[in-house]
Amino acid sequence: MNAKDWQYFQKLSELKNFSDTARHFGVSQPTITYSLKRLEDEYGVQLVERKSYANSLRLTYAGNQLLKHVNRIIREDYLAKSDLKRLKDKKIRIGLPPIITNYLLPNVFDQLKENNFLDEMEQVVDGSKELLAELKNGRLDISLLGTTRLPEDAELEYKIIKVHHFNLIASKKRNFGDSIDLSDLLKEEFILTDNNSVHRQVFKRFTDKYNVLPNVIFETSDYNLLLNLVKADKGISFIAETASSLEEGIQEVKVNNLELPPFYILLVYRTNTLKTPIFSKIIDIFSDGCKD
Amino acid sequence: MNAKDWQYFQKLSELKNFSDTARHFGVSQPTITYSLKRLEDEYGVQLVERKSYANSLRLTYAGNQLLKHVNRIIREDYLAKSDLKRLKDKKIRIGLPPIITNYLLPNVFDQLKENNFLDEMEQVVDGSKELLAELKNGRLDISLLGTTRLPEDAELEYKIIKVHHFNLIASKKRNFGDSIDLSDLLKEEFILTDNNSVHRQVFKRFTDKYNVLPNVIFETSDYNLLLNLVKADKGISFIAETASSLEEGIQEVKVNNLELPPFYILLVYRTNTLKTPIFSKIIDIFSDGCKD
DNA sequence: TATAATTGATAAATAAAATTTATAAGTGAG
DNA sequence: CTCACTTATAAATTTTATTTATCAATTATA
Repeated sequence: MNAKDWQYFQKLSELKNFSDTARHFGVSQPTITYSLKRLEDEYGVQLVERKSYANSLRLTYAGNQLLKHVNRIIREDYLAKSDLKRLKDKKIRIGLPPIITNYLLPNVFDQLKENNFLDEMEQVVDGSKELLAELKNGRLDISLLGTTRLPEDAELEYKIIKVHHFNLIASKKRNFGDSIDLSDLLKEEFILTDNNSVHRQVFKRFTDKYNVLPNVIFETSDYNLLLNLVKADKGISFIAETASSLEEGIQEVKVNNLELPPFYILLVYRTNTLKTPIFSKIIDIFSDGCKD
Repeated sequence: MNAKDWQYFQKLSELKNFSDTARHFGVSQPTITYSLKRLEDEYGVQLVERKSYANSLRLTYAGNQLLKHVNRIIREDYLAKSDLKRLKDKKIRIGLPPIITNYLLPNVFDQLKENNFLDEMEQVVDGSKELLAELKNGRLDISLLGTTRLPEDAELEYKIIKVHHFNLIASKKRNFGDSIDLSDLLKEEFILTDNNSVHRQVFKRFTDKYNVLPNVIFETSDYNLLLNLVKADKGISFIAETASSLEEGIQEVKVNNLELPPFYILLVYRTNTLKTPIFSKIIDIFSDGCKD
């Protein structure tokens, strides 16, 4: 049996039409008919209901069951191809969320350079959520990630690089004393990251939990702009210490009785990804270089 | 490319010998050589290192990476075949751990009979651990399961049928008063299930937690024997209420300040298993029939 | 309602791919 | 050095996949 038969079957299930499927692959229509027949022989069961000659083709239960497995098989083969392609090119595609990267990269830069890894790493800069999706789809080999929840996914492994905390931050120009109450905090004007970021989601969970409604006057996806606005005392903000710890002109605002989740900085990769020496070395460099 | 090439490659990786691999599949030796060449073409990368002509064949990094994906592909195809086979035979292979089955089956027997499901269910009686392994390997469609921890596995889904508790049990002939202290309990002689059972594992965790060493005088895998021995006051035991609640002549022994985990009775099945009407109906029968 | 257009199935022919046979050439043990 | 064993290759053969041509069933539409 040919591996193509699975591809044909998957497309046929989608298009529900033999001729269109044939056209899609640039083959003749009987090819699809015979291919399906091969599959039905191979699995010993009818996969498609031919009620009427034209129109409205339907998968049998067995066909639907097979489709689920076929989807996985095709996905796995696709992952194999993209993994091998990058292995061949000696490229490691690494996902880099901006805030975390700015924080970590100075610590590991020399090490990466010494090992000649700088050319071998193909960088993809995006948000943590997007990077995680790219990683699962096989378009990344490994990714840095900032998250409050450790991945629970049998397909993924991770290494905790650092555990940070979320902070409320304000300009150094301000004076809040040792700490303030939540009610005082709510009198302030907030400048926040936009809705997609982890920071914002944690902020939302925290406002929900304490049932408060802060005054958000500005949102941005550019966290440097955010920090500069806070420095200039245009408002206060909420962000992981990852972003703010290296900055001058910013202070942490301590709020009484405020509980926030930890912010994990991880390296994430697929379980199935082969740990070549280069791959392992990169993981080592990040985890060693970022120890306290 | 032929699906067989993956099989050949998997076996070649295992046997590390072209001729033996050929013999294993009953084909000629060049078949394996050409098959490998096809794979190397398909994926555009060398998979096997031919250091010397005879002996000691080694996979390249790319070969190792491919092998991981190939293992999944072959497993998935195997799952497809066994799923479809049972769909065709209209058989649902269901795993039944004895204790749970004895407890539940009377409640659902009539319903199963009315729907003519009794013949369609192929029963596999074994311990919860073994059944879970069989389920993952595709040799079962669905299984009843007794466990203290809910499965965390993306490949599996489950439905909680009932939540039971673990009890210390003794013969009705004995009189313990309202409740007793742990120290008094330890003076007793224990008759327990053998090491493989959930009950025994929970018992072990509980003795570890409270750092005590009970006097176990007899072990058995036959829980009816165990209950009969307890009835006859040959010793006391530890088991989920599932086993003992229907029995006469047995009492629960309440121990002060003793915390035990819940005992979940689940129906577990693979995420990829198609939920045919029969399949869904069986799940419904079990969950409806076992409501309090 | 007749007719044209479209659909999927089938047979036979053809093309493509997998496999075998036969053989060569490299390697290691004795 | 020779023998036994390995993998690679070329050519022949077998098997499998695909195409072409065509038919019968079904829809669309005029």
